[in-house]
Amino acid sequence: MNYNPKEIEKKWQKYWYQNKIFEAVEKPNQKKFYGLIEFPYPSGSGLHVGHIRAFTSMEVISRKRRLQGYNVLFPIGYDAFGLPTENYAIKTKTHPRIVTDRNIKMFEKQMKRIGYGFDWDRVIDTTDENYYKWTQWIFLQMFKKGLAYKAKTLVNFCPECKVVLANEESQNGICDRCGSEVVQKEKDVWFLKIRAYAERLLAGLDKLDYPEKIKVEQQNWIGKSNGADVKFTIKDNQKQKEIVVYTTRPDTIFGATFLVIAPEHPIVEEFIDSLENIEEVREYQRQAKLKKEFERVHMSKEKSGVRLNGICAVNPLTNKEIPVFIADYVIMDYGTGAIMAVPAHDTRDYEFAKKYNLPIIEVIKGGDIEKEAYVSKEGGEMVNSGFLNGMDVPQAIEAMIAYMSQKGIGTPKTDYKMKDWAFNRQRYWGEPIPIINCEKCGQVPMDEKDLPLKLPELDDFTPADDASSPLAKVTEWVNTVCPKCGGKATRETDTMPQWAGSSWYYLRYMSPRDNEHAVNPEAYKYWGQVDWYNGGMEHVTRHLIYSRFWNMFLYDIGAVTHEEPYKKRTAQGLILGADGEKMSKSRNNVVNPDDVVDEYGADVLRMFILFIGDYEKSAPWNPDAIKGCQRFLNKFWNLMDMIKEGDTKGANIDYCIKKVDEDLETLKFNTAIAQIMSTVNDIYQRGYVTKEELNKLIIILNPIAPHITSEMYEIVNGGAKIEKAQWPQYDESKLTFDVVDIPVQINGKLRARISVNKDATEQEALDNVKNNTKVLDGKQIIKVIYVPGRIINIIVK
RNA sequence: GCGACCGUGGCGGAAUUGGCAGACGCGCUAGACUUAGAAUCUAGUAUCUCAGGAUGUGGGAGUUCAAGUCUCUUCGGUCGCACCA
Repeated sequence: MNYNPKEIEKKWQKYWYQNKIFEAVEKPNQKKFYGLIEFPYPSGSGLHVGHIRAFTSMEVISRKRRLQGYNVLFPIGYDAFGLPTENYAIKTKTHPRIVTDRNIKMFEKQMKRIGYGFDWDRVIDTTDENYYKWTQWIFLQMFKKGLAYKAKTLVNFCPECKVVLANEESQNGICDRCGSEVVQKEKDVWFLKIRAYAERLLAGLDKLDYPEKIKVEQQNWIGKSNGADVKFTIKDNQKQKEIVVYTTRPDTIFGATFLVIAPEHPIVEEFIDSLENIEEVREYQRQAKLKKEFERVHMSKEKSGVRLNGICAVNPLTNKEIPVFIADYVIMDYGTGAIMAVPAHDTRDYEFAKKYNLPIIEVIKGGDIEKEAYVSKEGGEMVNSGFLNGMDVPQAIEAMIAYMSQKGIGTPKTDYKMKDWAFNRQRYWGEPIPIINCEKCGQVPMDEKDLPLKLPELDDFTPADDASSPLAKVTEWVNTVCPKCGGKATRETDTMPQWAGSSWYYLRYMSPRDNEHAVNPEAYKYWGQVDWYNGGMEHVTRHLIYSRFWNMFLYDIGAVTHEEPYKKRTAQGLILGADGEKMSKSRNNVVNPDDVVDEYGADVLRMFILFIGDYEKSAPWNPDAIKGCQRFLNKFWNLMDMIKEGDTKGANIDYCIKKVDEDLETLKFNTAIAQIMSTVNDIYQRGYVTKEELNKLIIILNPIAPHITSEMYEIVNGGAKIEKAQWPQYDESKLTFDVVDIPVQINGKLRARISVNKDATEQEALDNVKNNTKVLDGKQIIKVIYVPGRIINIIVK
């Protein structure tokens, strides 16, 4: 008998998909498991080995759960709106619909060749009008609750893609998509009030089974800080105005020796006439505006600023007059755009004070302010601080907040780095925003009955140079009537960002064809939360937070009953090219899974991608190492020629089951596979395998290599199908052998080995050493350390 | 700069309540089979060695009967955050 992957794999794929073996049907009496992978963007270049790694983990868990008796939902779909398709459409003058459909077909074909156990009847596509109808519906609900609003702001605009980018899409001033430099532009922008959910998004993390690393990233992204708004007075010769600064260190106010405000802070204009150095101030403002955000951000950069001559501020606690500066290390976007500078206890203020020769007053004892700022928030002792003197920092913070609240000069405030979510793009290939602008009524939501608001047909998808959407050119689509007053009105011409469709797709899988609900309540009641969600680290802030936000919103309006969408999240590492670099077309190191399947078969590919290394770390693709998996599967296949009833000594199947069972649950696929290999090696040593042993091995290997094991199970068991089999149990009492080899150490050095019963007493072990080795001859025993079953260490003289 | 993680053969990587370092696989060496190659199989594969041992998990120190594992220190790498007041 020879193992022929080509034939076997085709046979079983046909069997699985034609018989809908993986169809998920709600069965109220059976325990459910909902496994989710991040649905792919159907790009023209097809499936990548990175996808294989990302998908195969949940594929293995899903197949294992099926064998463990769970009713499994393991769906697949396509996140198909987005720029690459649109850019391709512009270039080739092909409608994005056609491009998308073609790519989806290719992805489906490729994924089926791997043998994935997806439910192919639940496939969703975010660009399908029956899908985006509900994306629009959710947006409308948010609009009605006041969570979607339009505001004029400076936005990050990519002149190349002609599109407004979210902050996260333009980090370091570079467009995420095309790498060109981003410019600032004033525009009307739709926002979703994600900040209103900041606290819940933060608090919710406690209950979730996410790796600590992911929680930390989300916490950083939300960026909570506790502090206070404090009122300072700014004055010139004639007038005085109030300015609010934000600080997390109200305890240090007595040490505030100057004020720093952002160059674009509006108060500058209010005092512009009193400034003695207008020229200098204007020049600094101009420079600051020129600097890109990513330049302003670098701490290594030397501090710079300009004093506003002619005005000063008054410290509300000391009543002393202190100078005011504009400096670009204070940003308008955060807090109030103004700070009180306490050089003795803040590194940045310290640097600035040193450079401009400003007074540094110590208010907390404990550091050496001659050398550097003392920034610790723990302990310390307040000095030079009036009524705070003698307190430690936490006490002082509390006392100062109480004092300021009472005097009306300050109020406690919690701030977040996270901004509201800029929720529109000037592109064609996205969900149209279902809002109508009426001359009389303003922004009017579309009637839900009229959803979906379909994309109009178009020949030219090029965005206009003025940064407006291509949809703006379709006047017959744009011009409409107001749903409220029936008067003349126009549609929103912007579309939603790509993150929209992926923010709720896991819900749609539960009832993908329901025309009455985004998610069918009955289906939701059964499938509920996603039990396990695997995907990339690059999505743990944006996508994961956005979708948690949407789910919380849907929870608030009663559409779902769990506040959190995903119980457990894991993330795979990257697959690098054979050269250790990130796979990319330009480096010419991309591995196409189709080629691997052609040469080795799907089972070998699946097994190798899991065996390649630590699942959560990146690993280079080694084109030679894959042969090891091919050899192993051949060897495994040939076990069928070795079936014989006999003693099961020599190969510990129970231990193997336990190890594989546990390792699969913790994503240690590499060691699970190593254990199966090791056990098979033991069986080859012994020369035969019992049918019972083989069946167990076949079943535990099945999630990883389903084709070969389905075939083997059928052959070994007279035509029986493996999906009816049960995941094997292991016998706790058989995990270790009764007699074990343990090392004998003399003074901590390995000197011999003895064979003893695994729970022999110390005396028995010692006698064994005396009788069977010479290591104690002529030695005087001082101490014996004996760990039964592990080691014996004898200290001698 | 701050935080987290990591550093083990020629390579990918195993090994945690501290208890045989190098599982498993690749590669390599020798042999078998073959006209030859491929495939397969068998044996070997950390280093040094006076063959008794000695050394060895980035470097240095420490705790311990015992350290890849714990502590301190130092060097190198990956990721995240980064003038957030």
